[in-house]
Amino acid sequence: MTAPTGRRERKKAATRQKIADTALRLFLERGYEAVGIRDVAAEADVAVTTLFAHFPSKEALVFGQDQDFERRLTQAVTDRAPGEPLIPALRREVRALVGHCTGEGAAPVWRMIDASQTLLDYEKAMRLRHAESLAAAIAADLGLPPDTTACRTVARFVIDAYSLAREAADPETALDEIFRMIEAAWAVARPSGDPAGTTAP
Amino acid sequence: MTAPTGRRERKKAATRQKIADTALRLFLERGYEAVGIRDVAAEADVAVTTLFAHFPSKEALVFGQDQDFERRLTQAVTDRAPGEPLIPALRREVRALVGHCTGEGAAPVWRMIDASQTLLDYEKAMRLRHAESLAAAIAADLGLPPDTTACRTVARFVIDAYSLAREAADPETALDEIFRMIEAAWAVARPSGDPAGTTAP
DNA sequence: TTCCGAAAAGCTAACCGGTAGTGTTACGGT
DNA sequence: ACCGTAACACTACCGGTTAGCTTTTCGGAA
Repeated sequence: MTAPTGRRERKKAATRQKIADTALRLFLERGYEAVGIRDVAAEADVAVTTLFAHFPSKEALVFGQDQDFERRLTQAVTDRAPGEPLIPALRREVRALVGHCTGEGAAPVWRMIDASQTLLDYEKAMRLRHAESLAAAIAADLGLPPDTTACRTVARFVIDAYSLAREAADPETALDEIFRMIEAAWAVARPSGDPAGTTAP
Repeated sequence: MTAPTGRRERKKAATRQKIADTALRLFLERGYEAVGIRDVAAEADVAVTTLFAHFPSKEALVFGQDQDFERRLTQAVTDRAPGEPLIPALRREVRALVGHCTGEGAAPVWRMIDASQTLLDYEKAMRLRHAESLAAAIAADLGLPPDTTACRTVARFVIDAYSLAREAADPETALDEIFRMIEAAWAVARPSGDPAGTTAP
């Protein structure tokens, strides 16, 4: 059990990948709601229980590969250049994340997601969970208790920015406007001191 | 079909009320997850299909009576005293709504809700839908197109304020802080002109 | 008053996402 | 060579939700 580096892990990863790929293909072909779990399992040639051993829910088949989001946001806080102000760093990362969705070959997937209320709700709930991590990261970065109101608030606002920009007709402009608002909100929220510049370039 | 004013309507309302009351009682007695739809239907002496004719989902049995929320927020915008600035009006209403949850005899219900991830997720999704109505009301009040970014953004922020304050240890203080942030955000967001004062008393 | 149409409520039977319980296989480490 | 365990499979089941169809109940026109 010390270093399980071998065929077993590869097989497991392969099964997981096959399930995810099959699911996404079927969902795109026939629509998310029109495809049942049993369809996916059969097409991927695994048992239903196996599918649920890899993914906790049907929705996770779509969003499962997306642990990045949370990590990238928290890293945007923790790994930013020393002395760089917080909000612009987040702004840059959110811009990248939004661009990653709206552009590229991801369009059909997002069209599918936008067509399913179930998936949209799941995504929003997920993002709210991400907001809690982000709030914790921000609080830690400032040496504050993790449930500080200002940090939790600004984290929510940042998640809102992502969500709203993704829906906007012109994501870039929307993002600019929303982050101007967040910047102002953060400026008056700062609990104590001014450790890292309030103004944006 | 011209003026259906009679016993039929009363009976329907009574059935709905009986279902809601029964459901809430059972949920409080045994816990939300521990009570099945079939239990509620049997105890209310109606068929399962009848139950679903009145409520679109199990969660709606808990939140169904809560159309107020949306209405009160939008009315806080539309019915405010002429010349009264927007944000303080919303602040007052949100404060009242939060107080309505944290205080009063509503405590057991909210303890039940907080104990169920399903209900919490449902509530958040519902609030996000409310944010859209609020955004529309704000935009209309300012004579702007309903999908204006600034309006949608501030509406989200207001919903966040409600949500965060409800979770906070000290809701009053949290609300003060969050609304200071919203006030600042709104001040820099205003698209064109200044039809109704930026500053709060 | 009587009868008709429609709304409300009911019953049956299922669908679908998800889980429990119980093996069975195949791999990794000893 | 062998044992422990992780991955997978199979069956049966649960709980929320819906479809299809019948029965009851009321409102209003004839």
